[in-house]
Amino acid sequence: MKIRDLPENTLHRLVIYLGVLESLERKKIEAISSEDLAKKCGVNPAQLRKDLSYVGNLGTKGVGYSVKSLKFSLKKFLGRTEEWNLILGGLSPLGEFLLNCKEIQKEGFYFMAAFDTRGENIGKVINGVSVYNLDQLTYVTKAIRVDMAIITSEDKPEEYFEAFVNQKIKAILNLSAVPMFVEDPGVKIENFYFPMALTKLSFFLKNSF
Amino acid sequence: MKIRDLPENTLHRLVIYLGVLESLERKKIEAISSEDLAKKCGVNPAQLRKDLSYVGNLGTKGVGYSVKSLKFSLKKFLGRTEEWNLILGGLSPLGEFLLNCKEIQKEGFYFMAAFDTRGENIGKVINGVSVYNLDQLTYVTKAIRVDMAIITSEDKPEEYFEAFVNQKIKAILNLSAVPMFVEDPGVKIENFYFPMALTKLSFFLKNSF
DNA sequence: AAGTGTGAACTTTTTCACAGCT
DNA sequence: AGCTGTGAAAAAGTTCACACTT
Repeated sequence: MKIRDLPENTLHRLVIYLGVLESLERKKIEAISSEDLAKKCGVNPAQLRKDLSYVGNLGTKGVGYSVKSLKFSLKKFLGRTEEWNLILGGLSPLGEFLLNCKEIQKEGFYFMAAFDTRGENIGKVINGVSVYNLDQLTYVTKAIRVDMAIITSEDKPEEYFEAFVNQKIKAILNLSAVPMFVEDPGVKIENFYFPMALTKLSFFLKNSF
Repeated sequence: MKIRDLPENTLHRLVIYLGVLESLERKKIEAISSEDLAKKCGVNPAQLRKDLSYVGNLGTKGVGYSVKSLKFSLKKFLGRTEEWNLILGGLSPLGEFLLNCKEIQKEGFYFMAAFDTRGENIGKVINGVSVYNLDQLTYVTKAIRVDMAIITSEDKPEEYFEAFVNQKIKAILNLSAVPMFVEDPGVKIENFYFPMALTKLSFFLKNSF
């Protein structure tokens, strides 16, 4: 099984399984069947087993899955036993929130630098992270390894996006109002914007009963 | 064409098209072809045209689409010409950020109340929104119309989830670490958690070249 | 001539159902 | 006996290609 052709939806579900397993672990649940786990994850049990089969033979026939070891296998598979260096683009309120966010750090994602283009923000230090001018990006990426970037700019998100892509950053979480994409399959973009998530809900409500 | 069987992926893409169209409008671009818009949205042009065909006949053959009128048609279709009442569950830093978030309000989503279970938070007013004890939920939902709930609790998100579902809230955006689902197709849940979005990126990086 | 809207072909994903292990 | 892992079948989603409109 080639890892590269993991379907996007399967990746999405694997991440969900991991989140649910971590919650089960906190509740001291030690073992679970595909049927029970699938129910908690809102999927069909066969779907869950097929998804897990991309990762390996993780269960015991006739028995089920160990919560702890399944969680670990998923974490490893998803690259979450490693630590990752982040940079932030745009010192908006959301950007400040993320720099102060304990959960992100606790999960092994570390902000190494933040960037802005407004003079009054340059030089600030937020939760130990320095804010640089965006035109210093090249300088900073030479000095430290940067794995991922998060765009939180409200006024000119495209400017940060372009700078990050040019700087050969291969993974970008874009939290601005403007969804962005690249042709290059060697670069991965995730787009998320709160009003867009709410829009899916508004469509649902508008068409309920 | 029955609106109810709009595929989930199509809904997701329609929301993206809307975001990109709004950005084009700000740039004063008045017209666009499916080919150009599709490129900006990271999809195949036929895909884009088929997605839009769920909404209606929105283009002009031989010409293309008017940005302004396509944007309006999408907004209407997605329920975004209406206003929606929100409540918040869990006064975490993320919850406070959202209560203060101008973009959400500007897009027609209004927080009517926030809930928490910790005494020291009850009675606070954040950006004009009062914080109530979760056990007052029934009382509040009797007094005002509640369309959607956003869960931002860090310690016991399930408690808020259960309360909201019991209170017959039909649309929930769950921003906690624990993904949640319901069997009932009359209830729509969106799950999003920052470390999970970053996990998709870490998987990608781990498996690059 | 140019570009939409869409049936038909194709591809991918999901679900079924059962062989096979514990 | 019970539950996983997985080919095969079914369903869903995507892309092609062209008729049709401006």
